[in-house]
Amino acid sequence: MLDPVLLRTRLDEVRTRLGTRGNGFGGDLDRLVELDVERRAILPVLETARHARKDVGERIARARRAGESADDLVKAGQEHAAAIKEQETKLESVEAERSAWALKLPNLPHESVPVGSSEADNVEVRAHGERPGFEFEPRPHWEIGPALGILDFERAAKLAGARFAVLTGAGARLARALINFMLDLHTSEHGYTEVEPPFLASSEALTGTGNLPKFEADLFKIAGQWDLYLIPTAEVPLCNLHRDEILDGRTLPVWYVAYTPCFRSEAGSYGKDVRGLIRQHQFDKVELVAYATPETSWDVHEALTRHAEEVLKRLGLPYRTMLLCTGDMGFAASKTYDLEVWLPSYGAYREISSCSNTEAFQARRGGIRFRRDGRGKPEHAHTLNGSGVAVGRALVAILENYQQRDGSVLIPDVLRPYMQGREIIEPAAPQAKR
RNA sequence: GGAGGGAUGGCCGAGCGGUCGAAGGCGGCGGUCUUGAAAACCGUUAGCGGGGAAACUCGCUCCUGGGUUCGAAUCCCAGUCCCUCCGCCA
Repeated sequence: MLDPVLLRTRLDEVRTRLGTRGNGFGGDLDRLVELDVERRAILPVLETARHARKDVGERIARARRAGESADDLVKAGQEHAAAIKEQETKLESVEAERSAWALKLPNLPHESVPVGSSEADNVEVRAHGERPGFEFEPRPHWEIGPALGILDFERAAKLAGARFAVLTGAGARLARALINFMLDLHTSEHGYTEVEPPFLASSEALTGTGNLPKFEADLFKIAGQWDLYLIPTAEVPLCNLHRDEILDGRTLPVWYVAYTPCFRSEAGSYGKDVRGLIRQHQFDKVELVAYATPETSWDVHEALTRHAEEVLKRLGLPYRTMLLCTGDMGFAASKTYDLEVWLPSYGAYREISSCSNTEAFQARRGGIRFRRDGRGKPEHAHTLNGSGVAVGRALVAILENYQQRDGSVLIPDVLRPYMQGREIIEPAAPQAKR
């Protein structure tokens, strides 16, 4: 949600800055402002009427105590009550429409974000690592994995359909190794507090992060009389941890890390990344979330991005850090860095992490505030999130970047302690074939 | 799944439908006393939104949302969450 004061006082600037966003905001800004004006016109009238009612009520009480008749006063009270009802009804409908619009407005891009219309306008900030030079034709992970007997799409289809995968043996172990490696790195070296949240979230929680009301189609909703959805990312539970709370500013920033599975309907992505693990309905992710004061949030953003990068560095995966342009940013983000890992099968870098500062956008929706020095007026906190990193895509990157001519895959050094010292994944002895 | 009990300020806890935004206690803050501290005593202490330079003032807020009423912390309905017992269960 945008700052309503900004909308009131600097409408043209807001309009211009929102206009640089990709899919636009699809809302009528003028209507929103109009509704805000209407709302603020109704309020004084309503409050005056309420005051009058209260006053009459007190006089009735006094009259009754004195044993006098209060019939006239009761009559006046009835009139006030009717007037209040009328104003309340008006306010309710105006407010309903106003907040519906307000919740669909995306965040304002930060000044440092390059204006652009698509990912082609994103800016490379830095790159790290050497792309592997193969002396053979590298294969894509959807061939490497099944050949090693650690990745199975066909059996997954029996269980749940397309866009699901089964990991077995060293594959499952590798995923678990990645999760543990990332959690260990972030908790013991980067100072994050580990969280294991629910994997389902309420509509209220999803509204706080900005997934609802606009992007319901991207979510899996639980059937029946449940107001619950499968989480599309641990950002949702982590950013709602302190919803409707007032934090002590002296404790900020606070850092959380969680491993969770993530669930996405991938509506509208038919024909995109249909092969392999890149785009699945369910995938594992280690997520980083921070709560910060407005003065520190940009430093925190840089730090959080570096924390995600550190994962790729230690895994020895070549990556680059991209500053997303206005047209390619997500709904809630004010500024986003994407980390892109090199995938030989695509001959390209693919997103493996996305690190955003939403400033007060989510905090305003979710009522996340803090008090400086634990005292004074509450202010909205800033929230930040980033993948640290996507497990499925990391696994893909390892299979493809560490593949050998004979089809085996080397295990990155940092993961070996998590793989019982194992250094390489080779085809398993033939097991029960289909 | 069944049967009960509960939700009030930072915390605990009282509250006949009528100056109740709410007794009392704890905690916090200020003070008296003291060389200093403790104890004791006195005073003070909810949040949010609007108006005002300020003193101050108006509205909302006793889990949430409806309802009854001139008037609701208090009565009615629905829901949420917590607790106890029974059943089931990793």
